[in-house]
Amino acid sequence: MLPVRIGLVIARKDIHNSNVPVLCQSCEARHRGLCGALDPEQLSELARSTRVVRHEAGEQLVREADEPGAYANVMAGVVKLTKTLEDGRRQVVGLQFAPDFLGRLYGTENHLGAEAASDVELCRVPRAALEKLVGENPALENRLMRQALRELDEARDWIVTLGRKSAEEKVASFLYLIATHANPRAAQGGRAEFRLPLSRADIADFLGLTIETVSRQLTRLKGAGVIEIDKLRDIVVPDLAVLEERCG
Amino acid sequence: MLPVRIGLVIARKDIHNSNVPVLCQSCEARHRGLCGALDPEQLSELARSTRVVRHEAGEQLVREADEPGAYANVMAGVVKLTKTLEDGRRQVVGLQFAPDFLGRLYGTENHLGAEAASDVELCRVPRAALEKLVGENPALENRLMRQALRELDEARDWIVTLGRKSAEEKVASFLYLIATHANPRAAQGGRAEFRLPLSRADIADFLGLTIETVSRQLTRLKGAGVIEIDKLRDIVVPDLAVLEERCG
DNA sequence: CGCGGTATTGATGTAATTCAATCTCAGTGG
DNA sequence: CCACTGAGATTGAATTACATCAATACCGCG
Repeated sequence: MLPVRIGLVIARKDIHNSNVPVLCQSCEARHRGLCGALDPEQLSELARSTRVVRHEAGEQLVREADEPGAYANVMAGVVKLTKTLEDGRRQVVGLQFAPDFLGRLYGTENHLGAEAASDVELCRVPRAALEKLVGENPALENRLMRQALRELDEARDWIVTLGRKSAEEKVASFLYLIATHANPRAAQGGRAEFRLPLSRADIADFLGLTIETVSRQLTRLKGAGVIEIDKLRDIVVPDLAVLEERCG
Repeated sequence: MLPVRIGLVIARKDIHNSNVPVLCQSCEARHRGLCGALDPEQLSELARSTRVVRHEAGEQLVREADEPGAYANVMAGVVKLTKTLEDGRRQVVGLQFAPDFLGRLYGTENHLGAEAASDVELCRVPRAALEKLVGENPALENRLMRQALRELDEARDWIVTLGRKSAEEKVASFLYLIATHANPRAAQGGRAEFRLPLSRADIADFLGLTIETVSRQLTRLKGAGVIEIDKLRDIVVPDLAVLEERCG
C-alpha cells in the first residue's frame, strides 16, 4: 500500500513537528485516527501516559465480563470483537484495524470481548487520561463520534451479509473486506495480495458459519479462479472486481 | 401524504407561560431523548422550525439512494431501517422506537432506507436547524453520540442473533425485543401484551428468514405455550422469563 | 357476501451442518 | 536434515434446518 503523503511535510512543519513525541510521529493514529484531533502540546501530554504494548495472536485483550481498564489505539494487526452466548456459541461482531480506536466512552452493560486476531500492537491509554482530554477537547469527542458512526455503518453492512447472503457470498464478502481494509502487501489495478489475519475458526465465527463451510467455499472460489491460496493463509486476488461480483 | 401541523400556533403562544412549548411538554424526546439536552429557550427556538408529521404503515420515509432532507424524532410508532442488495434481497438492519432519533450527522455514502413499520408520528427537524444547534450545544452532540453508541450495541447484539441463532431463537429474540422496547400495553410481573408493529414479511426481513419460517416458529412458540396469538398481530407473553429462555 | 392481501400449513428440495476421516504445515527434537 | 507431532485445514458422506413451491385459511373491508 502506498500512502500518498501530499503536503504532509508542510503540515508537520506547520505544527512544529519537533514537539511531537517520537513515537507519535509516524503513528497512523495521528494522521488518520484519533490523535489527529490533538495539537502537539496535548499529544505530548497524552504520550506521557500511553504505553505501546504488543500481543500475540489469540491473546485475550478484554474479557467479555469485565470493564476494560483502558482504551487503546490499534497501531498494527487486527483485533476481533466477540460476543458469546451462554451455551458457548461464539460470534465475532467486528474487526478493528489500525488506526481504529478500541474501547468505548460511557461504559455500558454491553459486554464485548476483544481478542488479538493476529499479532497486534496497541497504544494503550489509561481511562482517566483519555476522559480528561475528551472533556477538554470537543474535537476529540467529535472524532470518537465519527468513529462510532463508522462502526455503526459497518455493523449494519454486516447485518445484511449475515442475514441475506449465501455462504459463498459471505466468504467472498469477508475476503473483500480484508483485501480493502487490512494493509495489503499490494492492492493496485484491481489486484490484491494479503495474508489472512484470521484462522478459519475465526472467519467462521465472523460469518456465522462452520469451519468446514468456510473451507469449502474458499476452495470453490479458488476453483473458480477468483482467488489463489498459498500455504493456507496467503491470498491473491487477481481481480478485485471479480471478487466483488461474488459478494452478492 | 400531508404533513399534519398540529398545534404550531399554540406552541408559540405558550412559550411565554411555561417556557416549554406545549408540544414538547409531553414529548418523550424531551424526557428520555434528544431534546433533554436543551434548555427551555433552545427548545423554543428549535420548536419554531419543527413539524409533527404522521405517516401510515408502509410509507417510505427515506429512500435508500437519496440524502435525507431532515432529521426527526420518533414520537410514536416504529420505523424500520432497511438495506437492499442489487438483486432485491432485503434486510431490515434496525428498528427505531420512540423517542429515538432518526438520521445521522456527518452524512456518509452509506445509504439506509427508512420506512414506517407501523403508523408513525415524527417530529421533523430541518438539517440546518439541528446542525446549528449541535454546533452551539456540546451537550446535544453528546446525546447524539450516546444514541449512536446505543445503536451500535444493538446492532452488534443483532449480529449475534443473525449469525448464531436458530430460526426459533431468532423469532423469540424478536418477540422479546418488541415486548421490551415497543410501548407494551402492559408489561408487569413478567407478563406482556402488545400488538406486533411489523408484518410477517418485515419480521422475516429483520431476522434473515422467510415468511413461512417465521410463521412456523410463531406457531411452534404458541404450541409450546410461550406466547398466545390473537388475530395475527396481537401477542400475549404470559411470562417473559420463559420467552427469554427461548432466545438462546 | 365475496374479494384481496396476508398468513398458515403441507410436501418437497437444498444449502449448510454435523460427524468423521485424511491432509498440511510449522515446530521440535533426535 | 529428516522424521515425528499436533493443531489447523480440507475433504467426504450423512443429516437437518430452513427454503421453496403450492395449496388453503384467515381477516379486514367494500
